[in-house]
Amino acid sequence: MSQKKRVTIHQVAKEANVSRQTVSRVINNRPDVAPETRERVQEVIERLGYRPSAIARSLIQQRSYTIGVVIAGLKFVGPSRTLNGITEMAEEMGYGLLLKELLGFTTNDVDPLLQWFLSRQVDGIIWAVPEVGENRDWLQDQLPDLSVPLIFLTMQVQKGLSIVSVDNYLGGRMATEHLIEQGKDKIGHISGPLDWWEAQQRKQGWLDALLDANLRVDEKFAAEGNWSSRSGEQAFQRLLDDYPGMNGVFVGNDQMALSVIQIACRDGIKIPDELAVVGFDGIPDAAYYWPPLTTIYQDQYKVGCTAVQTLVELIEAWQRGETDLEPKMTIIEPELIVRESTKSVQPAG
Amino acid sequence: MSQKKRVTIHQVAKEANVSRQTVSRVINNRPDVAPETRERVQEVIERLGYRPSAIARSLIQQRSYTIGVVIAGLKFVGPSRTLNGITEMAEEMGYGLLLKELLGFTTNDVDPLLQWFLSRQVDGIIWAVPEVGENRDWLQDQLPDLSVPLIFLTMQVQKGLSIVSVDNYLGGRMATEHLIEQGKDKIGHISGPLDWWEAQQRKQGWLDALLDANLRVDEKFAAEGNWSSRSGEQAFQRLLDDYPGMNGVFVGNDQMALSVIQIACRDGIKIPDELAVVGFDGIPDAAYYWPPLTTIYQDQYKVGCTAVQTLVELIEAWQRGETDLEPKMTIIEPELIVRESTKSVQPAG
DNA sequence: TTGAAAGCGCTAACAA
DNA sequence: TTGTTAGCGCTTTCAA
Repeated sequence: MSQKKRVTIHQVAKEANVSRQTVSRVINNRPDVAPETRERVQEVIERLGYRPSAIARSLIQQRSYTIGVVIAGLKFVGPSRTLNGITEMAEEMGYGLLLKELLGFTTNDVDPLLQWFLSRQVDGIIWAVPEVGENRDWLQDQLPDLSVPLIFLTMQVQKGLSIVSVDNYLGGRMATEHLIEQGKDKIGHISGPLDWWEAQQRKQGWLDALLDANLRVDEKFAAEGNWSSRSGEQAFQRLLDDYPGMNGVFVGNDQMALSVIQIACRDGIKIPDELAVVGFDGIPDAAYYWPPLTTIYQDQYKVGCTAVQTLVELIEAWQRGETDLEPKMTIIEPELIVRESTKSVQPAG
Repeated sequence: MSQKKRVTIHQVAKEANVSRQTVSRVINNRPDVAPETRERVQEVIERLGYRPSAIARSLIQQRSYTIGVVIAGLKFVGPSRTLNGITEMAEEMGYGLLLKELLGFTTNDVDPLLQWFLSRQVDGIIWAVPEVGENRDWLQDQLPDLSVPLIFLTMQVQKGLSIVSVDNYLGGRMATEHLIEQGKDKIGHISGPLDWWEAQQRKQGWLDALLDANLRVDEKFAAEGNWSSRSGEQAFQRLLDDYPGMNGVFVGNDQMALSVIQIACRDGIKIPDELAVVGFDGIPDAAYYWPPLTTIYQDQYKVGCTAVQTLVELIEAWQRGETDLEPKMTIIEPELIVRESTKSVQPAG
């Protein structure tokens, strides 16, 4: 590693006996350069190891081909898969990524963050923080004077906003209806924390499915966890006490479902005959739980990809000067994956 | 959202009746400004909503207070926890993050990546890609003319490089010795892909622990997986065939251990009495497998934190003009977490 | 304590 | 096809 001085366009120009402009034309592949000039300049560029400064370009072009990403809960599986989709699609579309992680989920103090991105000339921002509690309240104040397009992940559809979400309500319904189809009629629910929009939606789906099937519903048939396996354990214990005869349970995520299965295993509750279990998320591990877990798969990777694609469209339009952008919404449908936690394996043929 | 023009230092200066210089002094908190001037300028800054352009600053200061992060395998638990550590520590130390994800693990075509970061004036780079196969070969060519400090994660210690790694060899030994202490004497191993440095190290730890204990060792006692639960399943099947009487197994990661447990559960092999199982990684779920999984915990979050701290030290020194930096190495020790997959639960007191 | 001049590395707009 | 001029938004240097 050495402290070499940057090679600038100026040095290339001098060395090749042309103006900086001409060098600029070469590196930007403009047509209006004589072939022999181009070649000479190219040669000097190679020889000197010249690389244009993206910073200087950003300054003059007032854009950086960079997207700001705000994320939260990177230590969980979901957000990191979303980020995975974001990185891959951004790469494909020729954008770089500036990343910031929020420490909590519920902050409304987003102005410094936004300013930080803007001062770095990001062309757009992906708000990859799920809607929790009042953590969208800042929208009213801050959004109006934001000078780049913004896209939100995992939140309630809202007029004027570009959003990519999974249909959690549908997922909740699918899970519950599947249990009903298996002949279960006493179906409990372990939800995520109910200040989370996703948790609310899934629970509502469960509720409506029960109502539609004319099954008995009671607030005591639902317990609240915090997504962690540990909390799932506690919630399940409560449900076992409060809902005697429960023969099916829809659990808000796979991690909590894992501990449900564990306890059932430990206590000798037969899955799926005595108790059928459906999870949510579709993490790869779920196929290797014992018994393998039926779950609602949500494609978080796709959420990330779609966010980038959509945002880039918005950015392009914005850069073209279209100031009144039509917001774009995408709702991704989840998918039911049936495994042995709800359906006994067929006897081998 | 509106296409408002940026407020510049120039406008603030004009409005406050001072030079741009003075405004610059105010926003940088320089002492040499008269209190009343400072106040007047501050007021104008607030009123106009002026935010300095980090881009312009980076251009003139030749640094950006930004760190470039190269990562791979974001969809796996490990890398995303490392990234989590990186984001939090970077935030704390006042640095931003430019993120790139590598598609594969074994590429040596890193020049474009490096140039991309350098053209954006990153102050340093974190290479958060584990050592796999020959994917460090580029070091010889590229490293010499890199103009910023670089730190590597998860690789063999190498002269002249700054590195943060977990002691995988030690982890392998700890796992195996723990099994031996439980009275197991026929201990198999399911490794990760053996072109991974981490997988090699863990396996070597297993081997050496067996040799030290004078236990029989044979290449057939080890099977190779690819970290996925599915591959663990296959590897375990092979081991069951090839190593009759095996009563302990050290599995290269928790995901593969999960399927080992699952198959054992399914086939009626009693854990831990007939077969004791140790995993590696210490993912939170492992506590909720059935039976709960004994595992070697590696603190990937800490790896990320340490990487940032160390890199920032290097950056500071570098910026001070110290061109011959002493490389810094950190080896993090893993930790044995004992659960019921190796040790029968005590009868309740 | 303040300001003027120069310039970071590049490109847009125009002229030649 | 090429070059000149101006300037993106800021800080450094030096002089006042």
